[in-house]
Amino acid sequence: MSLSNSEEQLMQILWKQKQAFMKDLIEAYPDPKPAPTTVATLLKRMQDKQFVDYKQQGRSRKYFPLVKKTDYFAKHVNGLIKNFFNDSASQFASFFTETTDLSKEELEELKDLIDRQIKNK
Amino acid sequence: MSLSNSEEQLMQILWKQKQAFMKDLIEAYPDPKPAPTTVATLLKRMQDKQFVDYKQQGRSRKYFPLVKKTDYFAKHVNGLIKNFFNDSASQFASFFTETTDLSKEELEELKDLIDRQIKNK
DNA sequence: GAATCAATTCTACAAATGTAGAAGTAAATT
DNA sequence: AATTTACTTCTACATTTGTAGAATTGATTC
Repeated sequence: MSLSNSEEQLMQILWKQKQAFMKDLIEAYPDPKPAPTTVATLLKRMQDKQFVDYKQQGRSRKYFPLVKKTDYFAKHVNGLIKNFFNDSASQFASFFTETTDLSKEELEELKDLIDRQIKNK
Repeated sequence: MSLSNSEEQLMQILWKQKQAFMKDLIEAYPDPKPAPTTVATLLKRMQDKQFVDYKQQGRSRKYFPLVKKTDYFAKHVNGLIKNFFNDSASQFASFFTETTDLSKEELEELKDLIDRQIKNK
């Protein structure tokens, strides 16, 4: 089960805050902010999908993510790779470097990073 | 307007075939294949969204993509980058190389590719 | 030319998603 | 204690998505 768009948006906020009460979440929305009930519905659905949980903190709930942003993200990227590049990550990688336009510096940085990875193998 | 999941699946088939009649599309589906009417509905919705068009070819229609797979894909990736990495492609890149596991060969290949890109700047 | 085939259009309907009102509860404030 | 605040639950409803039957049409085969 994966997150819908508006759930994902909320998840972004939660990831950023690490943990938050309703109020904090709503505040973090850009205007026009959704109704509290809307956020509540989303949170409940996200609980059902096992993406968030909460701890009762006094009278209200402190919500927190159950999945790490990077894990969630990795799954996404892998999905994309599977879909668009017949499961070839390297094909994806080359596509990526060609398409997104990185500056020379960024490319150098990336190269170093890859170098380090190579040495790690 | 973007494609829904099942629309995207169909789009994948169409991209692969470059152009196709209903029959070809349905054949390309893994079992259980959808009803022709299902595919027809999807195709019409995709037309509305301007992702496909067709040429009347004799009695039936030859469908073809209006958007290139790479363009579509680039938009996706950029969306992801925006969402997950505050718009920093390089941050994404380093995340990517760390997370997806490329073989040593693939990494070497990628490095060369980046090298060529650097020389191009 | 009757029956079949391939494709299309129209219509429909269940499930998922986006959004929020109404009503309830518990704590904080006046 | 009455009111307000913060939050939650229940319910609801419009829109989008996934899926496909019924009916129609034009071409094809028997």
